Amino acid sequence: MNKKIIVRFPPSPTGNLHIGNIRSFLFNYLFAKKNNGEIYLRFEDTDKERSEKKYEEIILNTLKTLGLDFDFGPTWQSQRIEIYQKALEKLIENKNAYFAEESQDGSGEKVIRFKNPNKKIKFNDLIRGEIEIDTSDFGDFVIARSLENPIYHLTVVVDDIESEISHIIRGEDHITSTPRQILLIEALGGEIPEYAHLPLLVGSDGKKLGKRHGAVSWPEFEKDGYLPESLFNYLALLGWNPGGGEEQEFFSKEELMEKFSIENINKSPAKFSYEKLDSINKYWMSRLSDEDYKKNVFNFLSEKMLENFNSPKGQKIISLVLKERVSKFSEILEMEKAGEFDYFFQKPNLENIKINFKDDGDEKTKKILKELYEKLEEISEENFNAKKIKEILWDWSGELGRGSVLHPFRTILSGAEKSPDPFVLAEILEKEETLSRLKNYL
RNA sequence: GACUCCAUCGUCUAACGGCUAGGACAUCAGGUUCUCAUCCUGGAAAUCGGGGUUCGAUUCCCCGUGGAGUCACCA
Repeated sequence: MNKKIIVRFPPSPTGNLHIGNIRSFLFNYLFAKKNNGEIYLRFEDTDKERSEKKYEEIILNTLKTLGLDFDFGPTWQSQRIEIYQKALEKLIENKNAYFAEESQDGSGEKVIRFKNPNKKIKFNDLIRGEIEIDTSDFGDFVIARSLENPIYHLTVVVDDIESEISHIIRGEDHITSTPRQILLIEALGGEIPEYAHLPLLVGSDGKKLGKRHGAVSWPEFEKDGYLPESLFNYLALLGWNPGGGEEQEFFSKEELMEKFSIENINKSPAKFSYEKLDSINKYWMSRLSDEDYKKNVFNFLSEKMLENFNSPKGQKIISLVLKERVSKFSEILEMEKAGEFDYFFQKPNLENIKINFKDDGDEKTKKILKELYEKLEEISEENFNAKKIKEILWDWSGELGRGSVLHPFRTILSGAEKSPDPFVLAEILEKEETLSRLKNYL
């Protein structure tokens, strides 16, 4: 087994890649990287009706932004018609295929059918073990509409043989078509590769993932603010685990490349769930550098808010508020829309808002605020941070009843029922603005 | 319907045939806390059913049940 490992990823450009496809690519990719192999991209565009150039762009783009590179390709099956034609001629000459009844398309041409030897095909699946299927169930299946118009089973097999694919790693939905392809490989005198059929990715209804299951293609995940590393981490865990009782949950792409093995892929379909993805995404977001985090935040803010955020204050909001709250970047736009950033940039409107804590009277509150103001005033501008402010106010507010101090403090700064604690708010607003907001209520 | 694949907490999963079936997400309770979020502690929660094999089955075999996939001149 010192044959070079070569795997392939063969999308048909009839739509964008969905996460099932991406996971297939990922597994092929990881397997290739782990074993010093190569991965090959080819477009299966023999269906002229449905294939479109623009989808090729989109697919290529998706792979690029995800950082999933390939070693050779892409190639296009539509450009290799003569090669398939030769294969067809060879099959016909060897009586492995024949012209059959007229085509349905009204062209008057005859379709080409494979002469099925009607035998049982047994193959070893790296994930499932031995699988045996009686190919006589398929009959003499069609392999081309005409000599110039080959279809799937033929083109796949010809290409896989020619590019010396060693391992075919694909979805479980291809199990039943494997024996047909083996029949063709045998007829063409090719070498039979290893097969590994991945468990399917299913939606919450347990059915094969499709458009009806919500966000399924990368641009949608990107729009929701998920990171590529989160998607990889999550997708890899859907059907694979490091084995050996290891309980690691977070894997970088590099770690996956190192630890991946086909033996640890399991057989049953996995349901896609956003909850776990979110938690993984939050983790990878937290590992982002300030600069990268900021870049992402800026992609999601409205233009107006963007101006506000492009400041030291914005940076503070990111590190003090966003990082502990947000598990995908799109939530930032939601926060903006809900007005959760407004009070950082303009004084809140406190009409009709109760500043006093619970049953506290105006007198008491006013007195507290006055004292609070004085204490804050004594802190130097350089030291005006959450930690220091908390330190100075903590014991004092404890004596008075913390709510009596912190509630009015926080409410005056934010005008909001829910917000980060007043210490953080004060740090973000800085000394001058904090005092200025308090001043109105003394 | 035929053929094929699959079956552990709600979800993703771990467990050379051998401790009270482990972890993560979600959930619930408590703690920290003026609120929200974070954080900490704890709880509930699973081997589809029936037969074998075995001293011993989550694990191996058979049957059943359930779910899924494929049955195109799509890929």
